[in-house]
Amino acid sequence: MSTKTAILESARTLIQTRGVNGMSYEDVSAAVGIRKASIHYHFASKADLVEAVIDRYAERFDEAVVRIMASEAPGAHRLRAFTGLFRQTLEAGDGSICLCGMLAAEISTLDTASRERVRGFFERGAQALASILRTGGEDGSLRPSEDPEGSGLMLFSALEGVLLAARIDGRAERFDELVEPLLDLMKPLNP
Amino acid sequence: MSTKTAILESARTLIQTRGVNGMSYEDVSAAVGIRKASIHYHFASKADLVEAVIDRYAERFDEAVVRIMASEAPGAHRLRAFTGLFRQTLEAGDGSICLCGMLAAEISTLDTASRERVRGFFERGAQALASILRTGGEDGSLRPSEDPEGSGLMLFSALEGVLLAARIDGRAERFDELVEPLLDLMKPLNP
DNA sequence: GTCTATAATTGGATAGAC
DNA sequence: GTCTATCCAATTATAGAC
Repeated sequence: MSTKTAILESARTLIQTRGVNGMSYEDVSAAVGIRKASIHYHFASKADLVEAVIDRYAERFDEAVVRIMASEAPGAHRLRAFTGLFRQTLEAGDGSICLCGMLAAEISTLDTASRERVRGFFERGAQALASILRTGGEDGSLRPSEDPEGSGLMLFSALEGVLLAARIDGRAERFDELVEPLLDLMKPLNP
Repeated sequence: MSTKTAILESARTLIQTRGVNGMSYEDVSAAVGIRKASIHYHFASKADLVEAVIDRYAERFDEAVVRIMASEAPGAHRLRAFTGLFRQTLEAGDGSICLCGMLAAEISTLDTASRERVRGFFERGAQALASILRTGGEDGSLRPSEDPEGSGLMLFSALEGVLLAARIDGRAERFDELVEPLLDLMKPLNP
């Protein structure tokens, strides 16, 4: 793994656990095993580093979403796969939450470029969920939604919140306990 | 308003908008109109200040919850009143989210005392919602819940997430658009 | 109770050697 | 590409005058 990649990975983990304002070049350099001045060679400013971290994270998340959307599975199955993406964050066991969930909390301290990326992350996630809700309503595996767009963003936000709450206790199983009542609500009315 | 109270209020707003790690004694002193050294007279350390801010916030929130619980209104009405508590946060218009939602994101950077307070805030909120779900199921105004405890914590977490997402766009109306699909799911199946 | 002054540390960032 | 050395600003915190 290149140094640049190692910096991105360490910075990502630090932001997901402590937040942007709880992460410093010192922390990153210690994790990577270089001096903090060396980070500036790869990323001129902290804002540049944060933007690159978001891009890398969002790219991988979006790829995982595309894989879910491309499957022929029923909506209910895709919905569970989608919630699995959030669960994975907790499975790292290092106290991570979703990168963009964390950045959404700190959004007023981000520059415009990063803000726009966080906004886009929520928007794309919500749209994917809206699409899942539509197919699930059609194939009968999910409760038909009057407003899939609205429900999609609601669900995405709810998952961010559930991840936040599940981490307080730290256990990944806690996430399951919280997601189950949410998924129950999405089940078809007359199964 | 005493200086001590002014410090608590300014610190609270700053944490709700920028996070603990995005808030400094300098910021607070500028908002209050005193020198930052003076803050130390009232709160020896930043951790002390944060703890006091949480206590003040939680006390008021819990009082509002008690008022909702004491009403004779049907469950559905109480549930909407409860979501209104979250909406109020956004209505300040200064980019605030729930104090403990913000602190839950930054939880790994808090000391044990503050962490425990945040955990308790979520727990009490979840229990209140569980109680609302139970009454709503009984009075027929809400969909009966198999697991009110689990659904209570799920709902509380979801509301924290919805608040986070609604702030990205900034408008309080955005919160309504996001909460509506959530409340729809809680409606009784055969109204 | 609030001030000035200052300590001690850490933050992000740059210059220049290797 | 990474290092040492350094800068400057900001951070939390303390001492002591008023």
